[in-house]
Amino acid sequence: MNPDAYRDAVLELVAQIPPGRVMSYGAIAECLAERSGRGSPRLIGGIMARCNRDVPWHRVIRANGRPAAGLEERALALLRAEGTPMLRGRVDMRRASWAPPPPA
DNA sequence: AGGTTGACCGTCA
DNA sequence: GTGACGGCCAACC
Repeated sequence: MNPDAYRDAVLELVAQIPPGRVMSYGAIAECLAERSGRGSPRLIGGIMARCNRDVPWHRVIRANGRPAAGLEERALALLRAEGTPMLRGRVDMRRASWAPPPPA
């Protein structure tokens, strides 16, 4: 899988995250690692940082339940607006964490 | 070509 | 709860 396709796969996956749910960078990395052999949270972060497209970027947050560094304000507003489960000012990962449906 | 940086993560103290 | 370290992989000097 070439890097281009990988980037697309990441964006595609992000686009599938339903409102009110989130995915951590690491979760995305692991999920794609299974199919592409590649994956690291940093890589996802890098891709997201450069590819500002029509994707719900705010649904991709850190593993500790806080939104991406520097985007906390904007992301938090969007997350709150779509009813993402929060807990003590952070996203409640236990409830909000989402994973793609298994391939049929 | 080599070093640094980044929308990061898990582990250990 | 916090802080330090190593690992990660592409982009960017």
